[in-house]
Amino acid sequence: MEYTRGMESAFEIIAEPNRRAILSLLLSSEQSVGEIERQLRMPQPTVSKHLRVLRDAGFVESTVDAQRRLYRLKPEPFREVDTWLAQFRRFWSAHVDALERHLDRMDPPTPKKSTSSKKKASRRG
Amino acid sequence: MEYTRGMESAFEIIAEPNRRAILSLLLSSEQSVGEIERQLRMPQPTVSKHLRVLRDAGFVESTVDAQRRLYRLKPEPFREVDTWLAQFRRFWSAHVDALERHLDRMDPPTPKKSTSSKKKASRRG
DNA sequence: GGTTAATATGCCTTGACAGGTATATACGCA
DNA sequence: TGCGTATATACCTGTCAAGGCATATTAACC
Repeated sequence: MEYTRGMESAFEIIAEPNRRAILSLLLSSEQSVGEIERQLRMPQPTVSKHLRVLRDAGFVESTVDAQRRLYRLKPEPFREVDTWLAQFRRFWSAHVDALERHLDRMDPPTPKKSTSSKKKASRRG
Repeated sequence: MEYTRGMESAFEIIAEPNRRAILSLLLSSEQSVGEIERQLRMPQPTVSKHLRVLRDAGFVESTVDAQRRLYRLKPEPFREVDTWLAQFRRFWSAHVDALERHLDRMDPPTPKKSTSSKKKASRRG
């Protein structure tokens, strides 16, 4: 066994693109190492190593199925990230509003003379 | 001038703890380099370098105030992170529910032989 | 123009991490 | 027991980023 790595923050874990890919893949359902390997076209040791990191960080857990190991997501670390992100949400939604007001002012109201009624709804869907 | 770094993903940017600290600090209001330096007790070049990375990644912008530069947050990259995280939100809130049901089942109904009535309400309430 | 304050940048060193390849371990089965 | 499959781990190596320190830049003010 190795010496235990120092509890890396969830942020460092998801900084790695391949790990994000693995996590997204596990979103559909639990997967074996081999399935991940094939779908993401990564060498098997690479997959195993990333899974190890993900497991140590609590992003995934595994169960044994014969020679296979099935990996599935665990929610906690995602919440940690989300919690941090939450502080900024207030800030950036304020900016969305400002942007929308700005766009509304810019908005070409279908080339007619009518400055037309306040378009309010249905920006971006 | 240096050669431009290759557009690192927002995830790599926020992987660095000092950068997260700077971002959180800027949440209250815009700050000069010196103010950040003092509040976070970092050497000035360290602060400047992190701010450079943050600016290149679009997390902050700056304006000039005499010899000072005032840095403030920009929302876009946060949304990028949030968008990625969103896929998992459905998943982890499902788990909150599952956990709660689980705990309800586990709940020691005050040690009696009775398998006793299903306690339902007031978990974490 | 010289001096001081505020900030940016360059250079260097160091450590961490990801990938590659080989190998070990564990399981199932004949 | 021996073999094939599935997965984990060890070792090596290249790369890259962060920090320390010195220095360049820019502005204000005398």
